Amino acid sequence: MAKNKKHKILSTATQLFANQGFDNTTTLQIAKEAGVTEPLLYYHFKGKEEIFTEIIRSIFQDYEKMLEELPRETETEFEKINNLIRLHIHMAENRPNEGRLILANCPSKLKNESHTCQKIVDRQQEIIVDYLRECLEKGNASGEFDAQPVDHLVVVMLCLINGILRKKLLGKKEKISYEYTAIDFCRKAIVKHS
Amino acid sequence: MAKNKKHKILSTATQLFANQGFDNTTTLQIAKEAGVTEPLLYYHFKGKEEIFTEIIRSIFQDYEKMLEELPRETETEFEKINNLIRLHIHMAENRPNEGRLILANCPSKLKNESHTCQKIVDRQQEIIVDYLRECLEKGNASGEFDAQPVDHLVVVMLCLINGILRKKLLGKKEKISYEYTAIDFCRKAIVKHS
Amino acid sequence: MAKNKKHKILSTATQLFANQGFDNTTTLQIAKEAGVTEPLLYYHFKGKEEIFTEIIRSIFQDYEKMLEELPRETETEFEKINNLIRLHIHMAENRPNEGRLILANCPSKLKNESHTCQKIVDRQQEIIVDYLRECLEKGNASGEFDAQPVDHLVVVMLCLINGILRKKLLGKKEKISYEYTAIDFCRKAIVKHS
Amino acid sequence: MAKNKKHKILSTATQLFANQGFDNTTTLQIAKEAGVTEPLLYYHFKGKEEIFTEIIRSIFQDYEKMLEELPRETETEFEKINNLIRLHIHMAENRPNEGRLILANCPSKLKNESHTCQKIVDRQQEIIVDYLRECLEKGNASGEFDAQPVDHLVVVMLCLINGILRKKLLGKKEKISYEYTAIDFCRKAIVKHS
DNA sequence: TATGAATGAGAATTCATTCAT
DNA sequence: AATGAATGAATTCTCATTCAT
Repeated sequence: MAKNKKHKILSTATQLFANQGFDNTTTLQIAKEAGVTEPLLYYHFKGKEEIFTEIIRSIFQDYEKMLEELPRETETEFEKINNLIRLHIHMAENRPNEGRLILANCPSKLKNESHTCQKIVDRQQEIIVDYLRECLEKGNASGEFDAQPVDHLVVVMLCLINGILRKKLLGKKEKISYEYTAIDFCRKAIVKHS
Repeated sequence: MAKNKKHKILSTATQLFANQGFDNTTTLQIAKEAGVTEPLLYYHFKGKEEIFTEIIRSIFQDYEKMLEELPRETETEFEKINNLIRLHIHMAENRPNEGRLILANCPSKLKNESHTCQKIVDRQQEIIVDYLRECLEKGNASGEFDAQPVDHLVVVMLCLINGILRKKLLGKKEKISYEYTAIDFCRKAIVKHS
Repeated sequence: MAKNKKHKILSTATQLFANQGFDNTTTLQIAKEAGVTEPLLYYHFKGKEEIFTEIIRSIFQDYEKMLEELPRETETEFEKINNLIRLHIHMAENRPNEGRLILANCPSKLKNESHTCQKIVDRQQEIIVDYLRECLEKGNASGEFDAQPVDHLVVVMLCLINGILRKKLLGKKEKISYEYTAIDFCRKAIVKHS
Repeated sequence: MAKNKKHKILSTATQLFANQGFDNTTTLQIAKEAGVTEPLLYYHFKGKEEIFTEIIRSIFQDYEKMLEELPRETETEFEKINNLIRLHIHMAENRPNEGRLILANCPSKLKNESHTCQKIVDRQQEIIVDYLRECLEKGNASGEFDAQPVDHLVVVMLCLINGILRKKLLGKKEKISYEYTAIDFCRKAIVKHS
C-alpha cells in the first residue's frame, strides 16, 4: 500500500509536470489527482522540488539502461547510429510524459548550475556523445564513413536527434512519420557512396 | 519618456522571462529592474500575460521580417537553405534572450491551444515550412537535389535547425563552432554528387 | 525497557524545551532525539502538553524535597537565608536545563490561569514565601535582624534570588562568582550591626 | 493613513507577543486585531521576525533615551541608584507590554547568538553596568558607600532590579508596593552608617 | 510495547492586481 | 503618466495527532 501511494504520487506528478510545467503544478493538485492528501507528499518527499528531482533521476536511470542495452556488436557502424535514433524515437512514442517533462522544465531548472539535475543531465550527454564519437571514429577508420570533423559531426547529429525528439513530443501530432527519412538523411550525409 | 519606459519594461521582461521563465518572474521584479513601479506595468499593459504576448509578437515580427529579407534569387537552391540555417544561427548569437525566452516558455504556454501565441507560432512554422518545401521542390526539379520525400525532408531539416538553435541557446558555451559542419551535413544529404 | 524509553523521552524533552522553548520543539524532534518513534510519545503521554506538565511536576517535586531537607534548626536565622540562596545557586549549577525550561516557557504557559502548572508554581511560591517570612520574623524577634516591613522584604529577597537564578541560567557565562557577594548583600541589609 | 496602519500593526503585535509569546501569535491574528489584511504586514515588514525585531529596536531605543535622561549631577551617589531603580519600576508600570514582551520572548530569541536582538540587548546591559559601576566607584571613593567588590555588587544589584521587574511584570498583581523597601534594602547594603 | 503511513488544521509567505490620488 | 498602499486568492510547507497493524 505504501509503495503504492508513493509511486502514485510520482506518476501523477510526472504527468502534471509534463503537461503544465513544474511551476504551474501545485502540490495540492498532485495530491488530489494522486488520491492522497497533501501532507503525504511531505512524508514521502522533502518537498515539491524533491519530487521533481526523484522523477528526473528515475527517467535518466531508465534512459541509461536503454542505452547500455543497445547492441555493442553490429555489422556496420551506421547500424548503431540507426539504433540510437530509433531508441530516441521509441522513447518519445512510448514515454511521452517523461520526455515532455524534461523538455518543458529543464531549461529553467538547469539555469541553477548547482541543481541536482544538472549533474544527471550532463552525465547523460557525455554518454551519448561518447557513443556517437566511437561510432564515427570506427566508421571512418574502416572506410564505412566519410565523417569529418568527428567532434563537430557528433554535435550536429545530437542536435538532429534532439530536434526530432522535440518535434515529436511538443509538436502537433503529425500524420506522416519522418523517422526513416531522418535516418536516411544521416546515412547520406556520412556513409561513403551511399 | 513614456515610450522609453514602456520599452524598458519590455526589454527587462524579455531578459527575465528568458533567464528565469515566465512563472519565476514576478511583476515586482520586472518593475524594479526596469526602474518603474508596479502599477505602471498595468498602465501600459493589461497584465503580466500581455507583456509576454507583446514580447512574443514583437520577436516573431522581427523574425518574419528577417525571413522576408532573405534573397529570393540565388544561384543554387542550396544557397537558400544555407542562408536559412545561417539566419537562425545568427539569431541565436545576436538575440539570445529572445531565443531562450521562446524555448523556455513556449512549451507550457502552448499547451493552452487558444493562447494568442499559438497562432503566431503556427504561422511562423508555416512560413518556414513553405520556404523549405519550395527550395527542395525547385532543387529536385532542376536536378540540383536528390531530396525525396519532400514533405518528410522538410520536417527533418526543421528539426535539425531547431536542434542547433536549442543547443546554441541552452547548451553550455562550446568552444567549437559546428555551424559549417551542419550546413555541410545537409548538403551531403540532399545535394546530388556533392 | 519501557521505563527506560519513557524516561528517555522526558529527559530529551526537558533538554529541548529548555534550549528551544516548548513551541519551537516538535514532537518529531523529541522522538528522534530520544531514539523512539512519534506514536510512542502518544502511548506514554496524552500529548505534547502532558509531557511538558509531567516535566514541570517532576522538577517541582524535586525542588520541594530539597526545600524540605533544608536544616530546620540553625544557630542564626540568617544561616537559613544563606542556605536558601545557596540551594538556588546549587540548582542553577547542577540542573541548568530544568531551570532554563521554567524561565523560558513559564511566562507564556502561565498566561492561561487554569493551566495545571499554575497550581504547582503557585504552591511553590507560597512555600518559599512562608520559609522566608518565618526566618525574618524570628530574626526580628530575637534581635538578630532589623528587617521591616517583613512582607515587603520577603518579596524583595525573592526577587533577588530569582534575579540571580535568571542571570546564572540565561546570562552569559560569567567568570566571576558573585554568590558570596549576594549573600553578603542580604546580610548587610537585614542583620543588625553587621 | 499609511503611518497609521504600520504603527497599528506594531502596537498590536507588541500586545500579542507580550501576552501570548511570539510563537503563539500568528500573522493572521496580528492582522485581524490591527484591522488590516495579512499581506499588508508583508508590505511593511519583511516578515513576522522583522516585526519582532522592529519592536525590540524601538523598545530599547526608548529605554536608552530614558537612561540618558537620568540626572547626571546628584547630591549623593545613592540618589542615582535610587533613580535607576525607580526608572525600571516606572517602566514596568507604564509600559508593561514592552517589558513582558522581552521577558517572555527573549530567552528563546537570544538562543541564536547571531540574532539582531542579541546586539541590542547586550549593548543595553553594558550601559547599565557602566552606570552602576561608576556610581559605586564614586560612592566608595567619597566615603558614601562601603561597597566592595564593585564588579560583583554591580551584578547583584542588576539581578535585584531584574528580579523586581520580572515580579512586577509577570507576577500576580500585588496589593503591596515593595519598591521603597527594595531601595531601602540596597541602601542598607551599601551606604555607610545607614 | 511499538511503528510506518497518513491526515486535518493551520502557518507564513507570495503574487498579480487594483484603488485612491 | 505615475505611485504608495492595499488586498483576494493561492501556495508551499509544518505539526500534533491518529490509524492499522
